[in-house]
Amino acid sequence: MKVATFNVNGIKARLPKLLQWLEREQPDVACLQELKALDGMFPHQVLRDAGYRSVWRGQRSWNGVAILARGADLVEVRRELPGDPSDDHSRYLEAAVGGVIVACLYLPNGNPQPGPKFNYKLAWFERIIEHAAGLYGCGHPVVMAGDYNVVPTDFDIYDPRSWRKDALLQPESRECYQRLLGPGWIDSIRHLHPDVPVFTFWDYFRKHWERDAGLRIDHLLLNAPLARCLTGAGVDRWVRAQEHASDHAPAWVELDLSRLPGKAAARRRVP
DNA sequence: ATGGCATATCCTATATGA
Repeated sequence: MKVATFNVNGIKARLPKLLQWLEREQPDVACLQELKALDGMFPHQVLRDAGYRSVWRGQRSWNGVAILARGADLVEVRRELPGDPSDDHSRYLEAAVGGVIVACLYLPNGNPQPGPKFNYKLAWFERIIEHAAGLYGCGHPVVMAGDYNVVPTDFDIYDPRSWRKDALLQPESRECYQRLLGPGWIDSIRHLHPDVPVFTFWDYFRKHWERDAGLRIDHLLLNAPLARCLTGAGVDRWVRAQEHASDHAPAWVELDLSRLPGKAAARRRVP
């Protein structure tokens, strides 16, 4: 099973490129962020014609997340992150696909910092830390994928100097990300590629793509059952190289689900 | 401190992103 995450920066503006990527890379599951569209504008029929079922939660102008599944049923588990009923941002979706729990998240950017937006980011982080701790040991294979808006270490950016005051590099943001990983979540791309720079985002400004001046902010985290299945991880950089591209490129993992605990183990857990 | 670019909407202007 190939699971990908892609911040599309506008589903309407990006639809042709999204379809092209789906056709070429054939991910089994795709988590999308920054739809920037109302629910009614989500192109679910076009995606269905391309072979993908969808669950989505849109919002006018900003945010918005979706999970696509190729040729498989998709069961929505939840469409909001617990912990703050007053939070009306569309930033979280959770669904079950082929026995795997897929969480799709769009963590707040947090700029400028300090300020209310950064406080919202940290508060959102506390909520996902709490929820992810429960997901980690829930007994099912879980992948938590999305735009985390955190550069985990200085190795995950081309040059941290001009970004020191940015919310994505703040010690508080990084400390939250480490606490999120705490229960044992595997940061797939860094786990398989510990020694090479990997980027998933390149600013539109100042020829960042042309200079490969990128950041690694889109992550796919795996709990223990899925960590044993991890056989590959990478970034579809060709998507970012195109005209009219999102500022993010899709990141993905390849999972060999035959390595999941067998039915004997499952039977033992069920009375 | 600002701006560079892209996308959105209350679109000849403004908010947001990272």
